[in-house]
Amino acid sequence: MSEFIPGYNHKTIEAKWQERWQKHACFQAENFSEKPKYYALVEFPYPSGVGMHIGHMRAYMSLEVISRKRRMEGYNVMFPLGFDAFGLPTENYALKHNIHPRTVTDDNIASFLEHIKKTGFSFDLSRKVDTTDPEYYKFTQWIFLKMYEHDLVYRSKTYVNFCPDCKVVLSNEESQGGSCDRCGSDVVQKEKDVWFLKITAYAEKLLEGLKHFDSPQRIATEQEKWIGKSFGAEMRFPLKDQPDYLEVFTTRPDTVFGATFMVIAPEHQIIDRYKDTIHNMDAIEAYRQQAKLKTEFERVQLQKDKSGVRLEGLMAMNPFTQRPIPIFIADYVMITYGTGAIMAVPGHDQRDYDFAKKYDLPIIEVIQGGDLSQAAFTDIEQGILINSGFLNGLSVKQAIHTMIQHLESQNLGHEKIQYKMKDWAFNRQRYWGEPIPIIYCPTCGIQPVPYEDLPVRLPMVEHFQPTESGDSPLANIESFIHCSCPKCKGPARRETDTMPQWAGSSWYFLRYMDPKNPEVLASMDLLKYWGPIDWYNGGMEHVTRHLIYSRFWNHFLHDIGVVPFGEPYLKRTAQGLILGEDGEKMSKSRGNVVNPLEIISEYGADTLRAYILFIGDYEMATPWNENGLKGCRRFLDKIWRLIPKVVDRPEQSDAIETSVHKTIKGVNDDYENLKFNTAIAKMMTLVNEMGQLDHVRRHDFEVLLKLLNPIAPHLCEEVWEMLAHKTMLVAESWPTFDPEKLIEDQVEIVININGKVRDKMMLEVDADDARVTERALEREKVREWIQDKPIRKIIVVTNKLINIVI
RNA sequence: GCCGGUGUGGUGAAAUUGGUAGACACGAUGGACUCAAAAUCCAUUGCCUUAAACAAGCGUGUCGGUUCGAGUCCGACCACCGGUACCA
Repeated sequence: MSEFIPGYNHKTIEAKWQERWQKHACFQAENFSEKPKYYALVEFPYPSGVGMHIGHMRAYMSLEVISRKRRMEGYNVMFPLGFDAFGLPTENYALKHNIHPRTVTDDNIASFLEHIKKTGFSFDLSRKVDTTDPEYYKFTQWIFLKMYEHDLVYRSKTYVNFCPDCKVVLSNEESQGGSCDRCGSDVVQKEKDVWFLKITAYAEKLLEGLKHFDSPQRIATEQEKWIGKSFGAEMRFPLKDQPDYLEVFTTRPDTVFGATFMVIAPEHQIIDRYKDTIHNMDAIEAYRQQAKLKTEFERVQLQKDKSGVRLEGLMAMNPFTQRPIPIFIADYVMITYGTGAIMAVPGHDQRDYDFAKKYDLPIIEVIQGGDLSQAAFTDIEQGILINSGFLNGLSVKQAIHTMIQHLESQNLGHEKIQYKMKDWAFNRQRYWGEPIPIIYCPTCGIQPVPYEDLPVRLPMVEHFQPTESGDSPLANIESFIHCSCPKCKGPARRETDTMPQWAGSSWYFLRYMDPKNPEVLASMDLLKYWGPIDWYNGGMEHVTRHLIYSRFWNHFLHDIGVVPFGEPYLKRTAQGLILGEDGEKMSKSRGNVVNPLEIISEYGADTLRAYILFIGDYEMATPWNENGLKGCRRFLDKIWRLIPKVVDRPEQSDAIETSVHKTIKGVNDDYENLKFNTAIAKMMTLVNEMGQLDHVRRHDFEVLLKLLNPIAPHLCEEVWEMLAHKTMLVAESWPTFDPEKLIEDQVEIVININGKVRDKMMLEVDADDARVTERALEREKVREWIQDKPIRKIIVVTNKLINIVI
């Protein structure tokens, strides 16, 4: 790795300009400037121990280029960075090495900042935020309390992964394959009280907002699918011989005449309600126990193999056929979706069909068009209702509509819009997170912490090991737990759970606009000036979680009048992964990780920045290849070697004038469209052309420096200074092109014969069809091909080609 | 299974609305410079036939279609990557 590379000295040049930019605060955004504002945002990092990796650099480089370009275009640019520093890896590292997470976090942030500087990023670090700073999480807690005040927070029971041996709650990641990460014993589902944020109340707003969201289709589609809106009906099925009913959600109310049984989730309450009526409770309980033990992993494996148990002694009535139908419990019905109960229509739902075949239940055809001896017929675009009373003869869509009207008029049910998105389980049994600002009083019950008592500080203690009971480590800290009730002033206990990793990142982009404000999360004036975010870039992996969560919080803050805009992001893009040289995802365990600091030391930051952009399509995954790096370094060295050729005299300028203007246009457009790889290729071409000349006109060379500056700013500043400029390149304006200069006077016309290239000729620009034809037919090669065959057709594309069909 | 994406030289990859496939770069080969090497510069570099081409043929995952003309559009399929998971 210590190969000697001649050319410019990147070490001295890069350090020099990094110092100078810092000294002159070149990248500080100015509040209320006269210039138009531009807010470019990248996802803030989790400051892990290894510091910045190649993936971070790629994620930041797009808007780094755009920010530097925007500044030259005359915008007041805010391009901030901060740290999302709460989280499990830090806590685990701290436990293992017996260092406090605060110390670990501070160290990691310091080294990350050092890496940022060494790569020459133009972040405004005077605005940096740290989610673990009490002055920051004070407002994270404040937002939680506001949501509590507006009934968007509730407490409810849910099932969590639990290891009975370790007595600890596990995350999905810690219980993969159904066994505990620590001891290997089987994980069970345990019911637990959980704080929920009612994000489903914002489902419609989040969906609606996507319409005004500038992003590649894949990003909007993923969010749409995550929200998972479906349209249907809720309807009631009476129980036989009981004054009671089962309510189901269905997207196919039209098929109700074909409902021959019902299935409810194992957890459904009706089972306990009728435990004296049901006479096979032993079998039911056994199945419920078994379902509880089933992990996510097993459920996936057993997907096709449906099992269930019939409730003996309890039947439902199909309200339309008036026939009694059996009720089953089966784990293919989820308690968390819809009503936890379904009407099973085996003729027109594949899962119900499989279940009916297994348990030998009747299958009734109510929509004509399929072959029910083979599979359920589920096509909603075609098929006519049969065996369905008043629906007979209707199409599926008509029948759905008619049925819903009927249900509502007869008071049997109603239209229902259902979402797949679930409310957000908002607590974790962990130390290194924001304490949830709630107090339990033995007399007054659950009490929110008064706003003026915020922040509820995380106690800085030495021991924060997880507890045996599965409670948060905070439950062991006496000084934290005990407090007084805000209402009756009597002794009370604090909530000991903390917020999830996603909390602090759900509003950080607002804090950048006013990072030091002690009173409010950000002042209205500054929010109005800077917001919303003009361009947000980040990873695809955050599109469904972080993006949805943060949009939810922002909409809420907008609704309560704290933030002046509903949708926080005007535009969102996502970078592709950089894979290891072996084409696999970079990871420590695979040993294919590339360390940016080593590359910077050997080749320089500018080379690394250029290569990260040149490596391939920015939005797609691509493998790392160290050889490509050398090409980028050679490109920068070539520019360095051009310096002696630079002259003030204008002769020679005509030779590459068109190229210069074309390059300005091409590079400009490519930057805006994230096509950095082709932008660099265009500049390489221009540099190669300049290399052919004896002299390079100063103006042309300076255009090149400006275009390249967003990518290789250190080198460009240095060369700019060598050209006897007193001001910095960061303060220069972005080059423009003259559309007239793009036009060449001669173009190459391709001559096709029967669609195959047979000849080429140079011709003046915009020659008309007749002239192109005439000149083409004069050509010897063309005549040889045609000989005496008749010409059937001639197609001319101006300035491009002529196709002669014979 | 479903949804999304991708498939182009030895390699990373380019290619406005269908209009010269392989830009740019890496690597490789030959040459110049050098005592030599590195660096730099020049030339060649999709495959095949050929002594060589100024020549012909083939070529963008597979098969078929539309068109004067298809990497690009349409239909069927295959492979890989990512997301998701019994959502009624």
